[in-house]
Amino acid sequence: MDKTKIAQALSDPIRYKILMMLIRGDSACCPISSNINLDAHTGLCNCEIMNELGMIQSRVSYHMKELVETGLVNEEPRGKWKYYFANSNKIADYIEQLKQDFKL
Amino acid sequence: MDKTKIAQALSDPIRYKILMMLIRGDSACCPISSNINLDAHTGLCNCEIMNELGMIQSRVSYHMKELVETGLVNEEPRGKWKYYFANSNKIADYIEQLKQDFKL
DNA sequence: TGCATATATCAAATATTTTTGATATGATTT
DNA sequence: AAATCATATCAAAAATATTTGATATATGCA
Repeated sequence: MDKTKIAQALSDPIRYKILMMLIRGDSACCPISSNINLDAHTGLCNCEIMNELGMIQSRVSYHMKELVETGLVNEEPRGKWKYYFANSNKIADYIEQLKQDFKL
Repeated sequence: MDKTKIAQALSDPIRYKILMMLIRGDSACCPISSNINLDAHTGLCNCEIMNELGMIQSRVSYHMKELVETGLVNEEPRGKWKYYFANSNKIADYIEQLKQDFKL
């Protein structure tokens, strides 16, 4: 696990907000509007994040890529959308690492 | 507590190394050579960090300032040296915050 | 006081990250 | 197949962070 890479991901306020959105697990906008089955209601797609944070598409894309690369977020394409899920295990691992490193 | 600021501090490999040095609590070089009393042997001064990491003085100064500003490190001037100590409470608080935010 | 040592600060140079707009890719619908 | 929608990628611009060398400040010592 790359500790400093994860810290870097967590250091951007926008990425932190996105992570909080994913943790909250608001129901996604897209499956509703397009009648995809209900279990799609976990995770969020790009457009949801764009709307909520008022960001343009490529900016969201950039940040999601950063998050996915650290493993803090998993992605899953569904139809023409892409869904994102917070990976709690990764964060838990990171916390454990911090505890060890800082002797806590 | 500024979560993203702390993450930012933890995101630089050099600062992370410095924190590890402070946690390890190697005895400082300066008090020994200059016969300051023994309880000075906790914490590290700039020169110790310079030597160990092979960095020039202003660079160390910059990173120490960053660390102190987040509260992850406390400083204490002693004579013409400045000693630095890892602030474990701050890190513990940050970990607690992460746990809460990520529902862990 | 004057000199040496330790650290701080500053401005310029570099490097890295983030944002943007344009365009490309890929899936869905008609 | 063509049009549409969602996302990815790219290159340039903008913003931030880091490094460096020079100089300043502050302390202790001869």
